Parts: sequence; structure tokens; C-alpha cells
Amino acid sequence: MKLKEFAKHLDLSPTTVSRALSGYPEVRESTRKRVADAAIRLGYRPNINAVRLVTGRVGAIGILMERGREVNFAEFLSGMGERLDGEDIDILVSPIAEHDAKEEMQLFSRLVESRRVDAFIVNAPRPNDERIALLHKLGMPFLVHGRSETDVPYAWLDIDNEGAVKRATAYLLDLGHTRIAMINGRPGVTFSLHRDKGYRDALVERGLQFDPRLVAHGSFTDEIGFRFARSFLEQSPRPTALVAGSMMTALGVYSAARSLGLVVGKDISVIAHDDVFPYLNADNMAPSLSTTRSSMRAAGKRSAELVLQLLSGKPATEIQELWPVELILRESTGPVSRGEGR
Amino acid sequence: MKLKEFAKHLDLSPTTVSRALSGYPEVRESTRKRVADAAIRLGYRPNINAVRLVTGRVGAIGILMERGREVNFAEFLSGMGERLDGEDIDILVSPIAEHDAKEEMQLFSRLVESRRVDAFIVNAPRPNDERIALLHKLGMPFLVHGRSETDVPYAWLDIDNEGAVKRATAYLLDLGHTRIAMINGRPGVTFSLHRDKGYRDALVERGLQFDPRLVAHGSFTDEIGFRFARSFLEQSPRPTALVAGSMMTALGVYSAARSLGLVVGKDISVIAHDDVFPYLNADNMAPSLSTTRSSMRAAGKRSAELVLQLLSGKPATEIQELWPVELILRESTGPVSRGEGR
DNA sequence: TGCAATTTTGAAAACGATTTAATTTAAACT
DNA sequence: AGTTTAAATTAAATCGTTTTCAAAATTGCA
Repeated sequence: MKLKEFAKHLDLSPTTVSRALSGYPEVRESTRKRVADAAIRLGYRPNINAVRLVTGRVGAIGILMERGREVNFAEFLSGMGERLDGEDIDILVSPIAEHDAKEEMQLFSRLVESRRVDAFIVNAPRPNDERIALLHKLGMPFLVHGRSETDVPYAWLDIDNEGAVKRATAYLLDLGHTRIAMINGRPGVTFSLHRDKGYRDALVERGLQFDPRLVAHGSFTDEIGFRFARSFLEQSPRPTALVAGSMMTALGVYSAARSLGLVVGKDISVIAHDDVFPYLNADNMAPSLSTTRSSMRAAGKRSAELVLQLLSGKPATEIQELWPVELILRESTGPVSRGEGR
Repeated sequence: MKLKEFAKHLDLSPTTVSRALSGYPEVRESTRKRVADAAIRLGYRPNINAVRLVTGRVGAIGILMERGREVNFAEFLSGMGERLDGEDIDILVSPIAEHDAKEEMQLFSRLVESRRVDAFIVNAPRPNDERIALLHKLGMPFLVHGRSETDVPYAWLDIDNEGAVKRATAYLLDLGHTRIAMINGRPGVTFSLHRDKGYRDALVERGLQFDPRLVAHGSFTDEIGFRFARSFLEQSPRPTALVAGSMMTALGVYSAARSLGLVVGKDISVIAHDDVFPYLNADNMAPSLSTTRSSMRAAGKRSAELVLQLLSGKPATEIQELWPVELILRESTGPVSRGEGR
């Protein structure tokens, strides 16, 4: 059923009907009601493509899903959905395979230039992220989940990765640990750099020297956690504490410790970052896992909100949020055991 | 830059330009080349909304992301992306909160009727799924990931859940286990029913009786795994083997066993279903986990392909694929230990 | 009641492409 | 060369809305 036809049914002009449905003020309340009722009764819905053509809006927010970051991504997306529920805005996901950087940028460029979305969310940015430069150049509104280091002004939402890791490390130091290893995220992305900094700063503040042999980088998988944890734990002197980048990493760390006959919480203290997945709970691990915690889902929800603000005209420079991170202590952390450590 | 303007630059009519760009055969090769070159040089791209209005195609496949199924979902999505990379088709994700069934159906209905997508993928169907009936009624092409039980003909791709669980259970029986528990997926969805059937059939074939106290249903989280495993393992006589619905469930099961001082692979054999996540590997668990395995990502990739076939006119009834599931034995399964079992 | 001011409604022009049907140009035959 | 056939191009209609600007209906007030 088309607008014209529908309008004829009501003995009104398409103009009035259109206005009635989009809630313009210059249509009498009684007719608006009449139109609205008829719309449900006759099942009339404006053709979305026609609307989009004439309004110039697409009604969608774009987001890239990079291979290897799917776990966190799903939670984030879910949060976005929470906010967008009811708004007439879709989420357009572009899964992106592992290409080389140039190819990836081309793909991204095509995506943005095709104007299939009204705004973009960039995640896992790098310090000087080309994507940000491009979006800025093309005038496409965008929000960065995380931070970059760039001259262009941009809207962002990030968690305090630096502070979180600094606090976790400092806590371990307080417990008497001096050889503390860290399995961080992928090298090169800003949040990994921030975590590196937090870790180093904590050490330096206590007058300890940074030992590069105690830090590793990789994606958030149990595999990475297992491999690096093993290699750390086979060092001598053995580190007595370990900071892990994610829950998955921590699973690998637990396995590694177990495979070496070490008891987590006694022989080796572990703190991991927890993005609060509904399907994996730090409390249920054995032993329960001490974590720095910040909800990915909440970040997704808020990001959607911020994008909406951006779309309704709020300047990007006024959108900058840094979220604090909780430190939650459970059984996986304890004082350095006698004979270990220094 | 608009088509008209762009055409003027080339001293051609909009018609010819449009045809040249969309690769119609009735335009001379030399002019097509000229147009194509100019398009990149001048950065012309057809307005996506105009194209959509006139062609009636949206260029998107819709998929629902239900709260609580995010893990599997992300992998599936990623697989879809693999296939859709290069096609001019987007994935439109509608995260859906936990509403009551009626509200959820309304939402779904709105989504489908707004015609924002060319086709739909329905996941985690129920035996008589309203969504399938609706899509059929509205004439919207769709693919079901999983199966339903309904009169309407539909295209589907599913893995052999029944066979997988039957085989896993039979294997445990072969090892001498007689009290085998199962933590299945959410109640009511078809795949859980299929798994239930596989489990029962395996028991019945060996002349064993089905004991409802050994079967539980719930979503795929470590929490559910932990809770049900504990309650099973506290029964007396204690089950000596357990079939788990997912890797996350298995994590909970491992924790539960450990918390009771039981050794997985000796005191309790465990087989779980593995959807092949890049971030969680059955080999890295301690002990390594025996699994029934089928790649979610591969299913997503194939699903995208099947949807494309559907869109290009292949009848839904000709699209029906049942994928076999591998059984991979690792350390978490072993013969029933002396004194246990019967 | 009559006139101005204010609401409501409508006609027609966008929006920017694709596609049908018609026209021009080029190639292929006698 | 003259006609027929095929290839390449174009003018104009179309997709289904929103929105501008103008007209009609209603209200308020003297």
C-alpha cells in the first residue's frame, strides 16, 4: 500500500497524511488520530527507501567487526541495541577479514564513502588512526570507542585502562610481589599502550625497574594466555604475579599454572581485566579471579547514546568520556609466598 | 556529485553512465572504461538511497541478536561477513532485549514489515516458530539457522545436534558409564530438543532407562554449567559422565568438579559441544576437553551464501543442509573408574 | 456579520538514481 | 550505394516519499 492510495482511503492528501504520521504540529489532533488508526488498521508503512532518499538520512550507524575481536564486540553491540531499541536506527555491521593495512583501509574507505550510514563507531583505535583522519575528512560523524592521538578533534568514550592497570599492579606490589608479568592486548592499539604505561608507572613509583622480558602482547585468547603464561612461569626467577588482559587470557593463564603444578592465588597471583560477559563469571572460576572490571555492554549502550547526540548536532569536541574501572579482589590474588619474590 | 552533473562532465547521458557503471552489456567497451575511470577520478558514487528506491532492493540481510546468545552470534556474524565481503550487501543487526514473547514478536514484526532488509536469518528457532510463519506470510525471503517444525516450507541450515549428542553419549556408554548427566541448552528451542532426543536414544538403544533428574536445561554460560554440574555431582549415586552444551558450560563444569575435589577425565568424564571459538580452545583446557565440534563461523559463511542463492531465486524448499558433527576425543573422557558406575 | 489572523489542508516540486521505449549511429549485406 | 540489421545512446517516465508554497477552512474579535 502506497501513500497515495492510503491517503485516498482517508480522503486526505498525501501531504496531510505524511505530516500526521511524522507528528508535525500543523495537523489537527482529530485527523492525526484518524490517520494513525487507519495506518495500523490498513497496515500502511512508508517505504523506507523513499523516506531515506528524500530526507537524506539513512537511519543506520555503522560499526566494524574485526576478526579476532568478536567476543568483546558482541557485548558492545548488545549494549548499543539496548539504547537504540525504539529509535528508528539500525546497526550496520561490517565484518572485516584480516587484510593487510592498506587493503583494510580501502575497504573502510569504500564503506564510508558509500554513505550507507549516518555515523560510525570506530573501535580499537591506534595512536594515529587513519580511519579517524578519513572520517574527519569526509565529514562523517563518528565516535571513537577508545582513544587515539591525533590532531583532528573527535568524540570518544574510553575506560581508564592506564589507571586500572596501574592500580592492579600497585596492589600486587603492596602484597609484596616484585616480579610481576603482564600479558597485554595486541601491540600497537592505544589501549594496550595505555595499559603498558599504567604498568610501568606503578613499577617506577616504587623504584622498581621495568623488565621487558615480563611483558607480552597478543590478542585476547586463552591460547595466548596459556603460551605466554607458560613461558613466563618457566623463567627463573619465576614471576609471582601476573596481570592478564582479559578473561580469556586468564583462562589460559590458569591452565598454564595448573600444568606446571602451581596454585593460582598462592604460587602465582593473577588479576585480569573483566569486560563483564554474561557467559563467563570471575566468581565462578576456581579460584575466583580478581579483576579490574568495566562493562562492555554499558560502554556500547552509552556509545549509542553519544552517537545520537552527535547526530543531533552536539559538537564532537564536547563528547569525551573517561570511565573509571573497578578493582575487585577475589581469591586469585594473595601475598607473595615465603621464599618467592625478591 | 550527482549523476546528472557527472554525466555532463563526460558528455554522455545519465542513462549511459548508469549503465556503464552497473556493467550492462549494451554500452561500448571504450565508453565503459572512460566512465569507470572518470568515476574514480572525480569520486562519483551513486546515491545509495536513490538506487534502493528505484530498484526496490535494500542491499542488506537482517539478523536478530538475542540477549544471552551473543557469543555464538559473533562467530556466526563473522562467518557471514567472510562470504559477504565484496558483495554489496550489508548485515543489519537488531539486538533484541529480553522482552516477553508477545512484545518480542511485535518488535520482530515491525522490523520485518519496515522492509529494511532483503532477507532474514532466523536463529535458535522453536518447533513452531511464529517468526517463520510471519516471514512466510509477508513473503520475505529467509533462512533458518537450525530447524523448526512447521507446515510452511522454509530454507534451513542446521548441524546434526541429535546425531552428535547420540554419538557422544554412546561413546560414554562404551566406556562403561551408565549414569550420564546432560546440561543442555535453553528449553524449548529446537536444537535442545534434538539433543535431548539424541541423548535418550543412545540410552534406550543400550537398554538403559532415561532419568529426568540427570538432565538440565539453560543458557550457555559458565554459571549454568557450574550450578547444574554441582547439583548433579552431589547426587548419590553420582553420575560418572556429563555431556555439556557448550564450551562455556564446560568451564563451569570443570570448576564444579574441582570445587568438589573431583578430577575431570578420571572421576568424571566430560564431553562438550564446541562451536570453535578463536578465543577458547578445547586443547588448552586442563585437562583438554573432548568435544563434539562444528564451526559456527563456517555455518555463518554458508548461511550467507544460501541467502544469496535465495535472493537470486532459488526455491526455499531446495535449500536444506544438515551438517555432520565431529567427535574429538581428548583427556576429559576416560573409562569409568573402579567402584563407580553400576 | 464581516474581516483579519490563524489553523488545516493540498498541489506540485524535489530527492537521485534506474529502466523502458525511442532514436541515432555504425556495421553488414546485396 | 542503398538497404537491413545490429550496436550504442538518449529522453522521459518511474520509484514513494517529504517539503515548500499557496489555498481553503476555521477561529477570534469588533
